[in-house]
Amino acid sequence: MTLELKPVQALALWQDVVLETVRREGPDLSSRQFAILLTVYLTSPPHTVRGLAGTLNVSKPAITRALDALGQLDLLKRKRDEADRRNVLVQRTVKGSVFLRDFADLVTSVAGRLEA
Amino acid sequence: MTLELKPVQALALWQDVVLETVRREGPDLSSRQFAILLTVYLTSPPHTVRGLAGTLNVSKPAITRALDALGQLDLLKRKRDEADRRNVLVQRTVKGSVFLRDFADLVTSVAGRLEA
DNA sequence: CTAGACTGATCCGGGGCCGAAACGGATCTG
DNA sequence: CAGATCCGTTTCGGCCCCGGATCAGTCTAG
Repeated sequence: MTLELKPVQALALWQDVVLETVRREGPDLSSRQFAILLTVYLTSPPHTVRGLAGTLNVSKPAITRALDALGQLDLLKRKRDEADRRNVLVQRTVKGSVFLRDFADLVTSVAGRLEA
Repeated sequence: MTLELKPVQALALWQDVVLETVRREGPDLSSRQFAILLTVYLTSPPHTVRGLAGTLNVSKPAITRALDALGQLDLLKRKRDEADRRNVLVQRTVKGSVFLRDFADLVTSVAGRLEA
């Protein structure tokens, strides 16, 4: 079974969610930052700067800066790879888990109110 | 009938869509710009700067700048209100319609591939 | 006709993000 | 060992966005 979602529903869903996140005076993540956050939490480790840069098709400095911002917000954290100390492993945090769970609840809530 | 969407599905959906839009080297709209675009296309006119500022809970200069950017991309256009020349009416464009239709197709496509 | 209210745009100082290039540290290789 | 290679970070100049204050244009009430 796959999820049935018509184009008009997709736009309405997106509008309600984006509008709500804009209205809330929260962290205000950029698309790249949000993409990194979701990738780290939804795909299996390890996550490195180079790997994320490749996955997002973006330069390495962009990833470094995004990790700075997300780390500042305590949504993500860095950890040296002790096996190969050149690498940096990007890891989850409690606050990040809560943030994404809240976001998921927002989406499901909006979807539930959507006319089919 | 309402749309059933579990939290884990919501996050997976969002990740695939955001990741795809980040990968594509497209216009790269901010959340506010995207919220404005969706609001103008999905809710009934007229749309004014002040009205959008209130809807998004954002300052007027932010709306003006976003309209500059979206107008530059030809996704939206401004038009003086001839009845009350103080107002600026924000209107749709062909390119904007195509852009949102493509985006909606992307979302529905991703949703269709989602495991239920 | 004029004083005031109201519109959207502009000015301003400040801050964030951009990618190419250069950097220092860690690791591999000959 | 020394040189090459790989990693993430930093530097650099440039661009965009931020909101409070202010502006010019428009409308309206008295």
